[in-house]
Amino acid sequence: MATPDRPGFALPLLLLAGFRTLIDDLHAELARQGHPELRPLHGFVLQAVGTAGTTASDLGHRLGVSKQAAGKTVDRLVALGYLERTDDPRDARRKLVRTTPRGLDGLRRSAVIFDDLRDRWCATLGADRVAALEDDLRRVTAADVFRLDVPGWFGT
Amino acid sequence: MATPDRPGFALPLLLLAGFRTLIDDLHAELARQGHPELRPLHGFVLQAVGTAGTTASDLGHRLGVSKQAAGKTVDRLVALGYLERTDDPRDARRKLVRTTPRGLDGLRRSAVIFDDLRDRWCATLGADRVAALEDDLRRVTAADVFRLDVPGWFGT
DNA sequence: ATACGATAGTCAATGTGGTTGACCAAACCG
DNA sequence: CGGTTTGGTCAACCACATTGACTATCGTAT
Repeated sequence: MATPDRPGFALPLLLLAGFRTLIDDLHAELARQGHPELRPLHGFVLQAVGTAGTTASDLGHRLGVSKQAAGKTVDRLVALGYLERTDDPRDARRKLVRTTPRGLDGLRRSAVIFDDLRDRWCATLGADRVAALEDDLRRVTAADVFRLDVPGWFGT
Repeated sequence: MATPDRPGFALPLLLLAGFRTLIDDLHAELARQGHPELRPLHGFVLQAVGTAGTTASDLGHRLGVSKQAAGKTVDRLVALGYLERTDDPRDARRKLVRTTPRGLDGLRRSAVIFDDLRDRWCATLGADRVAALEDDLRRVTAADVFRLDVPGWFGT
């Protein structure tokens, strides 16, 4: 039986209420620092490629999407100058995907910006809210998210 | 100055590593119970509409997207029988969006499925991991997510 | 009363990110 | 050698989002 394109592994996320605005701020600052083309997903992709390089299929596995989707995203990042493709001398089927110097620059700037914004974000979060995280995790329902009048649904 | 379509409010999410697989399981079960068309986003939308009803513009504000995007999503859910549109007798510009009985059925089934899966998911999470959430929140970096070799980026 | 500005909804064009299915070439293995 | 995986790509399609332009309606201040 042929191996399916998609693994039983989902992209690891750690998003809290309000986290998305933090990420929006990060990309606004990133655009100011010379990376206006870098979109949210691209961070995951550059990170998943890493400095060691990888292939489109493996990238798909790491990100939990099909190899075709990974290939198209690599196409875009190659066009933007963040990734590059080279042939694998040991396997003519494979094409190695590597981060370019521009890609590394984007990663490093993101790191600095993220650290700064995260600190400010945590400061505004409130210690009691953070302490309540464990309970939230076990009891999250729609009422915790939207506080509306239909009980129990968590949207997804 | 005209009010822009998009507010400074982002869709509230509470997603942890692995949470997406939980949501996938929820929709698989939902499909088995007669709602195969219901997609992840639709849960948020039905929840945001609630039993009181709303309008496309307000829905966009609640979900943090443009009124056009909200309108198109409502179109799809109307076509699927989960929402319905009626005229507002007090304002000829507005069209009230309300949840249909089928929509409510989907919400209620989702609630039951979610509660069951959440319990099972929490059981497999490990108490120590849950207890470490507060620290994770303050120290999350790329290394916590991908554990690769480029420091500090959190993908988004 | 009217004229203006804000609001509600829609249409069109476009971009991004994802899917399936089909296909080919290279590699692996009995 | 021959059959089966595997890696990559192409094509068609779908879901969800954007911006810009446009119409109709409402509210309000002159």
